[in-house]
Amino acid sequence: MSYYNQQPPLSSRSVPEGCIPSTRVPSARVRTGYPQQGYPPQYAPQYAQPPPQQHQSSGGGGFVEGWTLVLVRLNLLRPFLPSLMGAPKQKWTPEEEAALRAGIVKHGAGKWRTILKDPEFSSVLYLRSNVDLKDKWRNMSVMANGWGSREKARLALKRMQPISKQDENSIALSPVGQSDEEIVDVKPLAVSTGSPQIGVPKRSMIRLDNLIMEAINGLKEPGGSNKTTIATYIEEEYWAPPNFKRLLSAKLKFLTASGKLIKMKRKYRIAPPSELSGRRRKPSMLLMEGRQKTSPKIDKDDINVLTKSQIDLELAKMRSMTPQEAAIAAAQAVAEAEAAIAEAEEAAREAEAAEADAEAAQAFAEAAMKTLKGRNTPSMMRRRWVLVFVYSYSTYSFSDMDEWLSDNESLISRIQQLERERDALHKDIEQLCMQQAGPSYLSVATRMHFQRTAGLEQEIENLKKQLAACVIENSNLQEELSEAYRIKSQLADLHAAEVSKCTEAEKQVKFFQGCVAAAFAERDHSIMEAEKVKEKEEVMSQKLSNFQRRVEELTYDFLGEKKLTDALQFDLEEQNKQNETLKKVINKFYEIRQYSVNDMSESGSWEDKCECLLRDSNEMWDFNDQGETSSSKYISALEEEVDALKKSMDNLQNKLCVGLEIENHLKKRVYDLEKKKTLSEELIKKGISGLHNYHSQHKDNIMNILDEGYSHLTSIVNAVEEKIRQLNGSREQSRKFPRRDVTLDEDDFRDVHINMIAGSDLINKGNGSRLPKSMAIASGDSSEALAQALQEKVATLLLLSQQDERHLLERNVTVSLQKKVEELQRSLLQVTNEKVKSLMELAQLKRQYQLLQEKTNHEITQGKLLAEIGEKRIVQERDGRLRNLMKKTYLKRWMGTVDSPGNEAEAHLNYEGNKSFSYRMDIARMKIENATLKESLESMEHLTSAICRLRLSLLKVQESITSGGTVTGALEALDDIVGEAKLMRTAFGISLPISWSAEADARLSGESYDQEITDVSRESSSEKVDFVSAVGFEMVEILILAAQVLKDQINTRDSIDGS
DNA sequence: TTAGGGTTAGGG
DNA sequence: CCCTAACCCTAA
Repeated sequence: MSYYNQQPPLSSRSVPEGCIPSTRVPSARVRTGYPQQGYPPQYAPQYAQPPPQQHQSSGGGGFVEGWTLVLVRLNLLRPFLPSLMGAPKQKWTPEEEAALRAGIVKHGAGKWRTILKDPEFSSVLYLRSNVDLKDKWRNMSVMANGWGSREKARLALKRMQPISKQDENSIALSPVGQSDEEIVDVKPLAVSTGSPQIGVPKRSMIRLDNLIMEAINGLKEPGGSNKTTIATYIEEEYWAPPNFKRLLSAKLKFLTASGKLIKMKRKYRIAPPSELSGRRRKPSMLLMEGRQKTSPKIDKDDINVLTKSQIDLELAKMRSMTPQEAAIAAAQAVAEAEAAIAEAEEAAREAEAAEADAEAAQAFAEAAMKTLKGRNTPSMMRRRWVLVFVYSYSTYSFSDMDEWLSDNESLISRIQQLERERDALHKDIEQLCMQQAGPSYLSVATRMHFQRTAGLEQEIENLKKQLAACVIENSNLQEELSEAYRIKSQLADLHAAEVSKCTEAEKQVKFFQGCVAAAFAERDHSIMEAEKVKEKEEVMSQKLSNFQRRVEELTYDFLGEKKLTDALQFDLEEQNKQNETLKKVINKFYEIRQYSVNDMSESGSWEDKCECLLRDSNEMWDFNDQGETSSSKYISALEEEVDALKKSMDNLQNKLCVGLEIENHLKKRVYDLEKKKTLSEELIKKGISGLHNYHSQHKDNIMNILDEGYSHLTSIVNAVEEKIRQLNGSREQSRKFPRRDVTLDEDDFRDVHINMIAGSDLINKGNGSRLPKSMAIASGDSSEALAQALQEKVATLLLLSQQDERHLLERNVTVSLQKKVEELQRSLLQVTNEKVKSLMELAQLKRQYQLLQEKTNHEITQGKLLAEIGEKRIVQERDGRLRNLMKKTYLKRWMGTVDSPGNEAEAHLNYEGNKSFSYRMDIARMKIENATLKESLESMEHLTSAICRLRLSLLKVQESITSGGTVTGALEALDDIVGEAKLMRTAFGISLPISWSAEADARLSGESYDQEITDVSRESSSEKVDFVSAVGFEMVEILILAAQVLKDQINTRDSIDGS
């Protein structure tokens, strides 16, 4: 507030009230074409120095250009600017710059990508790349540090120029311009040291400097600290304004330029103080020493250097100086003044910067005002944000304004000082000129002096103008400040309200937090309870399941009990029924008893009746005879049946024995057949080997014969050739034909030979047909020896062929024999299989018979026990049924031949057992056996009849002999006997040697084997013939012999009688 | 992706 | 012609 109060006197020439700061913005925009960008108008006059090159262009086309750029910015003109090389320059709008600043404040310089991606700024900076941001910031920082590139360029240029100039002009006059070489060198140092500390309490600057130093010292980074790090450090330590970065960068630039800091690769570090002070003091010290002895006060930094006494002192010195020295000193003083003016410029620039900040603050204040005006709108959040932002910014602007005010004050004081100095200088120079200089020099000096004073006056005027503008601005700013204060108070109210609301909200939040905590606790509690309930539920469910199981078991038991009770009830009913029947029976018995006893007295009670019946003796209950006889009859019938069954069993056993015998016989036959097979195989092998030998022998013979024939033929040919040679002279022409014939014969022979080797039946025929021809042809001319040899050869060939044929036949025989052996083996296998089957059947029959026996026994016992009359009838009925069944079956015929009991047993078995197919087959086989037995019996009968006839004939012979009948009759009888005996013998030979079973087997196996069997039997007759049959056979033969002997005797007797 | 240097359109 | 500011290129 103090600054606010101080300002009004200075702003006496202020602009009218209506000209609010915002109105100046368009003016700037008009001037530069880029709103809020250009330098303030006060800046331009300051640069009245040689190459001002300031933006003084008329603002005529600025609007058009701005509009086109806006259109370009809006991407509307892009389609119409395709032919531009590279990207057309898109000027940065103030909005973009503001966004960039805000982004840098938010994220820091260098985080261009993050700034660009930040949704807060991307809406504004969507046309820019991160590189664009970087470049823009670079430009902005270059601009903001006060020492623009232009300044640098100018300095560089000036540095280059003066050196050459100095070389040219040794005289250090150069009075025209203020661009003295030495001045240039000295000025920054003097200014930097002197001006800020001459009576100008630049608190903020000092503070910022101190802060920067403190930051660099605190960071202690080797090689210096980065700007961003310094900024972050200061921001962390202290409160930083939004455009703090900008200020900091400007300050850093300034410090580096002044030499307090050294910039190394974008890093700042504190310059060594010795060098700084040395560099700073050296020129002045040297100067002073060069001129005078001592002037220690000049070295003072903190106090005003140029006080009145000092000036006087200097003037005194000057008086003692030579004109050249005086001139130099004057020039130096002028330079100092220049430096002071430059410092004033610097201060003015600072003030401008402050003004720019103030403008920005004003803009924000406007925005805040707008928002405050529209605060009735219910957007609390926006209001709050604006509030916070404006609050911070306004505070900063106030502090900045403070700085600005101090600058302004110093500026005024400096101007006054400069004016005084100028006056003093003026007087001094005049005096000097008057005293010491000649007229020529005086004129020059005065001219120079006047020029200098004029320049100084001009500068002072400029400064005054600037001051006036500053004052005007100051007034404006004060107004703004008052506005801002008002806003601030309003904002403070709002803030207080917000704070209160916040506190309320916090309270509410705390309350809610408490509520939430309670709710959480309740929830946990409920969860615990729920878990407990769940556990209980589980337990209950388990119990429930147990109960259910129990209930099921109980129901099951109940059902069982119910069934039992039902059964018991049923039994009870039955018992009751039985009881009733028993009662009835007892009643009946009692009645019968009473009847039999003839005791008509009736004892009434039931127990009495029972007692009576029990007391009765056994004799009382003997049944009459009729009943006894019937039962005995039944028993006897059963016994008879048992006997019959026994008989059938015996029969079956006999059959079994027979079957066993048959089996043995078959085994023997199998053995014999195997033996015969081995024998025949051996025989066949022997025959084959013999045939092989024979064949080889014959082959050798044939080969020998062929060799002989060949040699013979060669000899004959030789002889023929010799004969031909002998007859060569006489019969040449006629000799050709036989020769041809001979060759032909040879060919034929070769053919024949080849054919013989081929070995076939056709050879014989071919030979037979061809040989005579060749013989006939050959015999025409050649010798007879040839023919003979040929004939011999043919004969041998024939023999050979015959032998071959025989060999082949033998082979065929062996093959047939092998086949027969195989067939025999097959038959044997079949026979053994059938035997096994028959044995199995026998076993089955045995078992069934046993079963039958048991059943019969059971029946008998049953019959005995029950002793019922109806039983017999039932058995009879069963027998009848059995017979019917047997009649139905095809076994009837077979049954007829077999004995009746066995048949019955068989039928019974058949009835009892299942009517299986195998059983039927067995029965069929039995039938066949029976048929064979029948046949054997018939043959036996035939034999017996033959024996009877033989006996009759024998008796006849005996009668004829004893009776002394005719010899012829006896002979006839003997002939009969012999015939009969022969018949017998044949019969024996046919029938007896082969047993009936073997015959049956042979017939079963098939007719094809009959021949072999007969052969086998014929071969092995001595071994195979039955004992009885062999005896019979021998007896018959003896009989025949006897009969023949008798015949011979009779014949001899007749012949003797006859002779 | 950024920092730094260089280039160039555009304006004075 | 010079300067500024935007743009471009390249190394790290």
